[in-house]
Amino acid sequence: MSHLTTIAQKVTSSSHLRQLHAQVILNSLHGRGYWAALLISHCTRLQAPPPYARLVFDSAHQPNVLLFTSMLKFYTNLDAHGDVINLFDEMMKCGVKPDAFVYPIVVKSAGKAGVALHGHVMKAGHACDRYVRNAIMCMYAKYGHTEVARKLFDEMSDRNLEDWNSMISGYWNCGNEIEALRLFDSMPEKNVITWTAMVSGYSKMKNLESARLYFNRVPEKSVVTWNAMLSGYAQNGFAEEAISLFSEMLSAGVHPDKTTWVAVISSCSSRGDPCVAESLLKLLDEKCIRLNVFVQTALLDMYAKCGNLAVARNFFDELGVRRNSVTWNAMISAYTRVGDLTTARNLFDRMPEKDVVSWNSMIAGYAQNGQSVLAIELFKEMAISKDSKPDEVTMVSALSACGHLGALESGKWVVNFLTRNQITLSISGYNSLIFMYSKCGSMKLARKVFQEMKTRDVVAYNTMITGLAAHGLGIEAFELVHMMKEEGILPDSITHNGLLTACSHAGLLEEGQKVFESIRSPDTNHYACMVDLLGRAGKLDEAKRLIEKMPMQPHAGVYGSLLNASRVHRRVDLGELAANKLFELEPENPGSYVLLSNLYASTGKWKDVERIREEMKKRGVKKTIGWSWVEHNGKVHKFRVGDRSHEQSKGIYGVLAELKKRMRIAGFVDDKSCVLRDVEEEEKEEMVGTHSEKLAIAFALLVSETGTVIRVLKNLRICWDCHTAIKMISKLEGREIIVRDNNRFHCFRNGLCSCKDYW
DNA sequence: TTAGGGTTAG
Repeated sequence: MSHLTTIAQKVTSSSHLRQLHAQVILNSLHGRGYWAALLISHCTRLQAPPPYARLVFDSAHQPNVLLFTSMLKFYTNLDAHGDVINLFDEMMKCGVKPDAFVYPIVVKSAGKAGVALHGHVMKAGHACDRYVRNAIMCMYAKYGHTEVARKLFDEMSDRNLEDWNSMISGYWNCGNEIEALRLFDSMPEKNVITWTAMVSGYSKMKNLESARLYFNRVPEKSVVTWNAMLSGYAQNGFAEEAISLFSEMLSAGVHPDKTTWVAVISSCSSRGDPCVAESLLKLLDEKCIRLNVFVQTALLDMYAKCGNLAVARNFFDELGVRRNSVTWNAMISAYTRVGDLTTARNLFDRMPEKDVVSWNSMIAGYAQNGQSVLAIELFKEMAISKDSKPDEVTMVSALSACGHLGALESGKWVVNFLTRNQITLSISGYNSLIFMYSKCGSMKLARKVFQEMKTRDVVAYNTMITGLAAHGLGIEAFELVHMMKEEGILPDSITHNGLLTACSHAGLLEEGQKVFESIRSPDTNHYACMVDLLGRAGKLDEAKRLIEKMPMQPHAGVYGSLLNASRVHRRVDLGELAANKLFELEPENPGSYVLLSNLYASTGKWKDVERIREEMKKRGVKKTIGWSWVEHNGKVHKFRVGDRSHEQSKGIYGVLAELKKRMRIAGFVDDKSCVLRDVEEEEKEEMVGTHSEKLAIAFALLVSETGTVIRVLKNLRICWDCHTAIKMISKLEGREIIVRDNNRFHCFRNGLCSCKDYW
């Protein structure tokens, strides 16, 4: 008994429960099951902690059907469906026969597995009970067996309003609008529940207009009707409509309940403004209303999205054992949103039951924070795991990661996976396919996907146009803009950005200027593109004048373009001007120092190169050691400065030495040139050079066969010497080489490069 | 004890 007392003290907090506890002790002494059952229903009402209710349950020496039923209800009330099923098993083992009260509870909790219970119910002779019958029918309807449900429905001789309503919801569940509507129209009588089912049905189909029409027609709306409409707006991204409907609801004198709060809070999250929710919270606090897990999770999410991670974490910690998978997922996403992948992963690994959203949140977290390799690795782990099956959302992240890496073979693996598993794609799924292919240098496949799409949105066009631009296919990009206008889709700022990039990459100066003039109010990115275009065309003074005319403060990208152009055209004066602005805007960014230093190097100003080096040291700016990636046979190989960890290291350095030799013979490299020099250990932290990409290129040359296309991936700002080296190889060995330099593709063939303007 | 509304990922 002292053991019992200790646990009870731990789990009880209210005085009600302490009173209950006294009764438990009393009654357990006598083993009276009836009293225990009554106490458990008190626990249900008071939302007592599960261990406490279980304690009461265990205190009865001879559990009967009544006791089991009350305990089952307790678990149902907490949505603890696993516990319901376990208790049912326990019940069977004890030899206690379930009755017509037990089956509806268990069937509901069993989910899909409830199908197995149907036979059980028949055998027990409860199939005709109206509650059991309805539960079985709901179960079939809910899990996609609408035909079976309908058969049961038709066989009923005394079907009642509840059965009609269940059948309608069943049709909405599988998106069968026609049958739902037919049933609705043929009903002998309707109640508010029938109407509400129609409102939520249309909301589920994302048809908010029809939902609203039905909502307006509901004769006597209940709070649930209002909630159905509110949630419809909230879940489909109509936050403003939700908030305004909420005020209508208050004016109509309807009392909001917890579901209402949830819809309102989640609308606040998407608006990024906790204001409305906070005033609600104050109200709830004054009335001492206890929040449930839904409200608390919605609040957690809201604070995370409005930038208050500490408050969000507080909600998470306070929820304790009441956390469900949604709570965990919301917290994981909160961390990935701010880039704290370690904490996110920690939670992900710790969470008791991961669902598809948990995996998707973590994979998307990696993909969106530049950890593409980890994203793909986790996706592959998910593909073989048993607890969740990847869906379209998973695919979007995985494809995006492959695209960012430029890993075509991995991308094709993902595509293969999605066809094998028959995952259907929506427009955004197709868009990510286009993104992946175009980022991986295969415009042919990107085009194919684009042409296969039945409906295209502005994102599809923009992805395609940006891809074409990166490949220097300017004319085709213009053709697409023409096509989208014909389809009635208006170009937006991203479209214009893509077009300007296309002009810049294809050297279409006049066309670019026309595009720029056609933009009603150009943004900073448009200016950056234009500076780039002018700069590449050698019109550096014009570029400078354009910057001076800008109506807004130029961002780093604008000066970056100018600096880059100055380096290409060896204009030290403008390069210094741009670099000085960049040192102000981004003092920590080593890139500007490196670019300026390269400019000095290219004009033979070695003293200035040295000066910049000293300056970096003085200001504590360190060149971040970058990684370069090359994909070969579906595996991504990583390289960094001075790297000798790769298994083919010997061969790689052999290729490098060979390149150096050939270039020297051809007169491309003198002893001062640092570019193809092997990197010494102590030089790793130094600024000059792009050594990791050289290793990557050497590896690619090593593994590719003569005549094949090789791809060197990710974040390459290939330097002049590398460029020359690849040109040379493409001529000497007759290879076609495609290199992705940041977001641009360079195709080397027979000693020439596709983007002549650049060099 | 049955039917309608709830939080998370792109």
